[in-house]
Parts: sequence; structure tokens; C-alpha cells
Amino acid sequence: MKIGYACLTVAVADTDMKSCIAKNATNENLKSIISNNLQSLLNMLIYNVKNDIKLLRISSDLIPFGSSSINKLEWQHIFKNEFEQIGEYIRNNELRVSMHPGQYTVLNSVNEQVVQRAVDDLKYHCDILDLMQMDSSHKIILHIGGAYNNKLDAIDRFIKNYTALDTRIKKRLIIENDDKIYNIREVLDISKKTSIPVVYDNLHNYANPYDKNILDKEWITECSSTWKKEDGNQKIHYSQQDNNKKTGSHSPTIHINEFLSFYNHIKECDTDIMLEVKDKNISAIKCINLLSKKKNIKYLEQEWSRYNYSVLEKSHKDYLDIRQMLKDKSAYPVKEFYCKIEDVLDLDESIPSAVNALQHVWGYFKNKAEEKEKKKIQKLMEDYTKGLIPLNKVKSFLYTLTLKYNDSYLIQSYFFHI
DNA sequence: TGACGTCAAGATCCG
DNA sequence: CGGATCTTGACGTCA
Repeated sequence: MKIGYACLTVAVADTDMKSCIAKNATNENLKSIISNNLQSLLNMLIYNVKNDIKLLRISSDLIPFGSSSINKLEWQHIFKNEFEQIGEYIRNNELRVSMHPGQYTVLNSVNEQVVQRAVDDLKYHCDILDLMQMDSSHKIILHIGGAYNNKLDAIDRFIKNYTALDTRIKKRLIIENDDKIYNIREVLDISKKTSIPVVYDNLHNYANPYDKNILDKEWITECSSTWKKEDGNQKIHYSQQDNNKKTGSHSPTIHINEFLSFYNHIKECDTDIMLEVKDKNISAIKCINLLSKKKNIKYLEQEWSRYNYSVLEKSHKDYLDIRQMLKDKSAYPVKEFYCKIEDVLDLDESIPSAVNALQHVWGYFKNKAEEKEKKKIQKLMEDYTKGLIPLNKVKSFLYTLTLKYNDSYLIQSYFFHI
């Protein structure tokens, strides 16, 4: 079983995807952006290997306007070697990658131009995986599309347009239930007619159920039979509801207890799990450590080095409690560790606690900072203490110092990002 | 015609 | 001038 995250990282250096707007899409500009993005992708994969993250969805933004005539660069040729190098790295490390055109790639549209653009977009996504020389277990996931007041016709159109696709695309394509239009029953029915593997998305099923009484596990089991040997291991999407937002909105982080009960419910299915969550790699590591057979406290210590200042920001007492929790080097209190962190991060802001954490972080710079930086942080801290400015003003200045002085400990800290 | 979702780029404002 | 903050872009469907 592999667990992964989608498209981008939080608190990982040199993994940013750059882009541009149409009017700036000159060959020169595109070349520099693509070069950056391929290097970022490789850095992301290297980070994933270091952190035991075996699954990644590659951002569709890898090549700006990749499926549009706006982009006239022959990027497939220019960056052939880079793609091959990335593919080799993926295979050598037994990673699995995927791509996912967004809601705006609509294969079953009533508008032929929209369909043509969707086909072009699928080609573009397929080109990337083909250039990396990835086998057909590395998938492209697609939504069914719109309903157009006539779902039966719309489904027929999907099947017809799917059937007309190149074989190289068809063997990568997989479909998922969405949160508004096509529920899992309908997607499975489409699969019956087309043999397309089905990805079950638990939150979409919650938002757009076929039958509320049918359990996740039952759907996942039914989906498993749509996956053939050459498709690789069955995949699902997993996310949790953000209770402060509308139904179907992804939670900021994966809550460990809720994940664990889901996992225990479906673990015999042994699927790969793509997490869809705001804090990306952070939740992936959390879930991986939770289920890891390695059970070595060094992994929790490493996580602690990333979370510690966020905890200190909320509560000095809880900071000490967690340090105590990690004292026994033969133990692996993974559940208690993450539950405690989730609880602490949920606490209300406390100005004295936050100031304490800010001063700790400032400690990394106070000897090398310039005079004007010393003055600025002093002013920011005073203003924050008086309640004149919000906390993130101070944190964002400390983050610019982190980047400027390139402090490797703070760069990997979650303090500036959660 | 705006909302939807998503992210970074671009534009603008501020000291 | 640099940095912070607000707005736009890019996509298609649906109310």
C-alpha cells in the first residue's frame, strides 16, 4: 500500500511550480519556467523518497499551457533528457505517479471544441508520463463531466469519446465519482461498459452519494474488480470534510483518529491512497508514520523538529509534555503524538505563548541579523504584544529571514505554514 | 453573469 | 524601492 499527496508540497525547499499568464508565454519564458518545474518535480520526488512517500500526483501545471496552442515550444524534445531522468528516478525508487486534469477538462461536453480541447489535454498529460517512460500503472484520472439535463446522453457521449481516444491514453485513463454530478454507482456502470478502472473518492461519495447506507468498504471492494493486472494496485482518493466549510471541502489536515478508523475499515482492500488535503505532504507523512511497520522513534523525533515551534506557539506546557512523550527511545507513541499535536494546534492563540515561540525562532538570527532587522523584529514583537498587528505579520518576517539566511532547520519547519 | 476551485502571477498599495 | 496585500487568470458548467 502506498500513500501520497497531490501536486505540491508545504515547507519543502525548491519544489515550487512556476507559471505565467497567456500574454507572457514567450518561448524564452516558457523554457525557463519548464526547466524550473522539472527540477522542482525531481526535488519533490527526492524529498518523497527521503520521507517514504511512494505516491505522488504530478501537477498539471508542470508545462504551462501544455495542451494549448499558446505554448509553441517543442518542450517534448527540448526536455527529453530531463523527463527520462525523472522517470528513471521514479522507477529506481519504486514510486508511483499519476496526473489529474481538473474539472475543466470535459470529455463529454456538448460542445465539440470543448471535447477537442479535452482530448488535447489528455494527450498532454499522457505525453508527460510517456516521456518519462512510465508503464500503464501510472495513471491519468478524469471526471466524467457535465450532465446537460440528460445524463443518459451525457454518459453515452463520454463512452463514445472515450472509445475514440488513442490506445496510449486509454490504457492510462481511470475515472472517479465526483461531488456533484456522477455518483459512484454511475461511474461503476460506465466502467462496466468501458472496462475503465474506477477510483473511489470517499468525500465525493459523502457529498454525492448513491446510497448513504452503503459503506466505503463495499464500494472499494466493487471498484477493485475494475482494476486489471496492468493497471497496478487499486487506488482510492481519501479526504476529510472541513467542518467550517461547505460539504465536500477538503480539511486543512488529515485527522489521525478519523483516518485510522477508515483505514481499519478498509485495510484488507490494500489500496493505494491518494490524500486530498490542504497540508499535502505533512498529512502524508503523518499517515505513513501511523501505519509504518518500522516503528522507530527517530521518525517521530524528525516530525517533532518540524512541529515543535507550532506547538510552542500555542502552549509551553504541551511542548514539554510532548518532549516527555518522546523520551523513551524504545517506544513508538505515534497515535498519542499526532493526536496531541492536533489538539494543541487547535487551541486559541495565546499572545504570551506565541511571543515565546517567536523569540525562540528569532534566536536563530539574532547574532547574524543586520541592525535594521533587529530593529524591525523588535518593533513587530512589541506591536504584536500590544495587539496592534496579527501574529502572521511577525511570522512572515521571520520566514523571510529564514530564506535569506537559508537556515536548514527552520526551512523544514512547519511553523511558517500551518 | 457570477459562483464554483485552485494556485501563483500580476497589479497595486504602502511606508 | 522592497515588501505586503489585493486582484486576476485559466478552465467549463450551471443557476
